[in-house]
Amino acid sequence: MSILSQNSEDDKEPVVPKAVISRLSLYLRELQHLIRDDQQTISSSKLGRVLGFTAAQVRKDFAYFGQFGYPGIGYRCEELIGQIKKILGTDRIWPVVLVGCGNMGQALLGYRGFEKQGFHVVAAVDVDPKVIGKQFHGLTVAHIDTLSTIVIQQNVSVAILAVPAKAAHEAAELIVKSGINGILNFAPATLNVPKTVSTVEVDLAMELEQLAFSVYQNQDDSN
Amino acid sequence: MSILSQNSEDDKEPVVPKAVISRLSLYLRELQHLIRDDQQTISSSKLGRVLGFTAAQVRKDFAYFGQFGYPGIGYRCEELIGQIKKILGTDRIWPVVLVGCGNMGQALLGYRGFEKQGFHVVAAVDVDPKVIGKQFHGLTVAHIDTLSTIVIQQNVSVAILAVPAKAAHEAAELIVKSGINGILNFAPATLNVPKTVSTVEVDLAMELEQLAFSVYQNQDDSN
DNA sequence: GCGTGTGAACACATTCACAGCA
DNA sequence: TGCTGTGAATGTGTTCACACGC
Repeated sequence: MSILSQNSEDDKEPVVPKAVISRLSLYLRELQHLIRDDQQTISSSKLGRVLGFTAAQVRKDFAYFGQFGYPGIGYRCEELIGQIKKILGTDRIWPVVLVGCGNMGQALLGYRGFEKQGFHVVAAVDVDPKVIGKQFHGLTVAHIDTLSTIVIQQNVSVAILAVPAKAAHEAAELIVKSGINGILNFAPATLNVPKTVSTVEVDLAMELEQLAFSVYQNQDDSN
Repeated sequence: MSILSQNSEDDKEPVVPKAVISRLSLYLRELQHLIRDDQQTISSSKLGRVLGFTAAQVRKDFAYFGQFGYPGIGYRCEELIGQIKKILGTDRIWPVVLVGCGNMGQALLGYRGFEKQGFHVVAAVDVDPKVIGKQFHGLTVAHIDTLSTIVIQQNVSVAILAVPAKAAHEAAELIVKSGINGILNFAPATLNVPKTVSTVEVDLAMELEQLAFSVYQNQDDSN
């Protein structure tokens, strides 16, 4: 049964706002930094201050999933990290396949941050004969036709899509057919995939636009 | 005066939800695709269907900024693109500086998508002597100490930060000192910058976590 | 008929304020 | 005293439903 609001007739579980889930990732990241600084516990107010949220919000966010805090003390970092990972489903390794090994794809292969959070890029595929067979950061690029085989053999459920916009729809279709059910989409195009497949969009130009707007507004604000 | 809710005592302008702004970028992208397919006009319902929003939401989003539609016809794509760019502030070229020319930074230098949306990367800086002086995609990497000069000479107001997490705070401080007022942050760390500086976070591992959760939930849903 | 613009109704998310525990 | 967990109140965002224009 889903944790998120589904209005499934008789679902009386507490409904978790979608925004809570993205904050969980943020809390997790911050807690991992705290642990590295040998901080054993943290209060909702301190954690909130660092991230720019209210203490009440921090407490409520965690309360959706159980009682993790200790009155008078706060939250134990190690314990909370474990709980958040369990909630997100990242308390295990997720095998990931990269689709598209151009400029961006190659950089993603070299990005160490994925592994740290429990994602393991097990294969990379492309259509371009110029990159197929080449090796990047220890992975040899395979032809996209081998995707289904890779997915089955390595039990992959998530793909990173890093192809040009023009190729995005076709690539997404192949990904869906291969049996994958999650796509992290770097291509600047809206994918049309079945409901059974989740997607998360990362459009770098869009992010810059949001920043531009924000800067633009800030300037106006200084009346 | 800001378009966004600021509760400035006597501000009686319509208050624009923050979420509207991110949808504007999405609309813009889609409209640009429509133009490429020679589509002159589009209705709120069709535009909504493609992007997964209701028709009412699409109409309301635009209505915050004026009356752009034509009853019985819909919205004229070209015209709407112009309006959205004006709202976002991307109806002009934004000079951008890249801070951090490692794996990720180099890929961002090669990313053509920025230019298409009105962003021009005019300079790249780093601290590592191994990359300083090298040329990537037509730009020679300069020392980060030259940042202030670059910012002033090229009138830069936005930086892309692509350094390792450990270096993020220090780099952010230098960026702020240089007079920049917007940071697109790829480093997996929460920046602590003055209110006058806007930031947008893109944490690739966090995005994958969100996807993992979503996939994980979807599986549960198929009771 | 088709399609926009918009007040009113509704749904969702955040903050307040306080009881209770260490 | 310090801090959590939580119902109630508030605030924000989305959808409905319909008047009006082409």
